[in-house]
Amino acid sequence: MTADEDPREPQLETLAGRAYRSVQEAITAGELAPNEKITERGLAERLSMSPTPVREAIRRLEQDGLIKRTGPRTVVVADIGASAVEDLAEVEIALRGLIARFAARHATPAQLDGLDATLDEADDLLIVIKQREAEGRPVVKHVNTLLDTMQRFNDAVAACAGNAVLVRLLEQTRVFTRAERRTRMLERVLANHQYGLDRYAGHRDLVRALRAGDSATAEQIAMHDVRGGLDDLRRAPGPAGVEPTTTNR
Amino acid sequence: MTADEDPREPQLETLAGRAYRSVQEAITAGELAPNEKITERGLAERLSMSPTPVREAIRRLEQDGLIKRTGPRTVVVADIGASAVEDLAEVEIALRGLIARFAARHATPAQLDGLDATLDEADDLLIVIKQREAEGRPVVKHVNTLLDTMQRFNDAVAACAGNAVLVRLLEQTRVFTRAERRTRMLERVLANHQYGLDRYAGHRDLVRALRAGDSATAEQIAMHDVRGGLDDLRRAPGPAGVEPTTTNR
DNA sequence: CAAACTAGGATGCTATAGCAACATGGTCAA
DNA sequence: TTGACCATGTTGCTATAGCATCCTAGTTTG
Repeated sequence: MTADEDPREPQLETLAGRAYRSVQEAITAGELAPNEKITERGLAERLSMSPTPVREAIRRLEQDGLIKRTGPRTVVVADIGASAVEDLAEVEIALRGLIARFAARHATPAQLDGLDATLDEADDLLIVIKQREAEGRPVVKHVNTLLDTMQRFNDAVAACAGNAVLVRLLEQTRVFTRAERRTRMLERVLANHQYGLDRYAGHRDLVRALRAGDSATAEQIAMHDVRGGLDDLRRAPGPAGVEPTTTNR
Repeated sequence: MTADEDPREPQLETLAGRAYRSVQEAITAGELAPNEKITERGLAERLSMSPTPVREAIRRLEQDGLIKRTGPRTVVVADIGASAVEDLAEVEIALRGLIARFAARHATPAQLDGLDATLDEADDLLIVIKQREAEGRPVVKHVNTLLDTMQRFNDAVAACAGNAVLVRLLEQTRVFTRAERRTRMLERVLANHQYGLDRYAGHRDLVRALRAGDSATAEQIAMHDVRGGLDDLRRAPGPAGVEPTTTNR
């Protein structure tokens, strides 16, 4: 539901943007069940705003694929089947490979230095986490920060690609898996944060390949990297036991 | 005002959809120059409708990347540089390869039969074109129909992938190059329609791979196919440096 | 008892009005 | 002459109202 009070910023963001983010979060968080009917006025009431910005948010989400139209007058939450999520993982792998390939060609030295700096931050965080864990203190918050740093790294790599469309495509793909992945990755890393170290090593190699302009190697590393992470997630005991994908044919 | 001057279709399509398509076409056709300022009310006047549906169209185009915001109150046509188009071609190649890979796994026999049927149509069209050309009669219209058929084939392959997100990604990629490609491909095929025959052969191989469920081969064929087409377009003798379409700014 | 029809409520779509913030051109001061 | 400041028109954003259409439930008929 995302606390709807934001007194710090009176109007820095449009209501439509807030509605878009709220509904998107509600869907990915499962608060709005798949196939649940959605109405402009209902959401407007729920978000305490007029139907106009809600309508805009609905159309954007529809373009994202999170909302589907079953009839001329009926809009429901899209049902992203488990098989689709499985497929999306493969799409994301390929997109990240593409991004790495482009980044190897277009990255500037400053950007590459930034990547290394981000990895240094991650390195420090890992040390802190290990220390705290050795002392038996909670590490959840730091692991979350680490995940944020990893995300920043990935975003920075995407920025290196210098192709806005490519970034947008990746973003649209991630919309479907973001929430679920986040929680499951958190569990995974908490259970065995050696995982984080492995990822980290791959990232260092990636930056090295980018710096050398070796697009083929960069692509391979990125794809292997993401694939490994997604495989881990797939094998992880999901909170909601999803049945194996049953595709047609 | 706006007396219903369109009695043929009272409300078969929403005004917002029409605005979206119109503005998109205007941008890709070059009628709206890059960095040209856009206003809701201006477009509304031009399209003879209220600003509300225009606003929706603008937001969708913004999400597509065809329209960019330079300030909180300023919206301009995005400037898609030539290098970006070059990059987009590579993105499209990869996406089509992905689609073929997915299609090899998910295509149903009925869908595959449909693909063959579409290729049969293309085959007939090619025969007609050769006949007409041998007789010295114009073939532009038939070549256009052939291109439509090819597009239908590609759309059908995308449908076989059974992944709506993937289709959407490809669609969004093609938005930037659709108009230009269409005209240049038409010139190319007209200059040497043996090109069409080559493509045709590749498509048959692709369907064969799909039917065999050979995802790796399907991906290779699709990528090679698209890459070849795009390379041809790149080498096309179009007026170097200037857009082939008349810049009626 | 079931299927089809119909009336009323509900819903999305469009138009219009108003508001707050921004862009622009002109004016004034240094 | 040039720079900043300011007033006014412009523009995007939101709210509200109305309409055509669709969905749903109740009724009727075979």
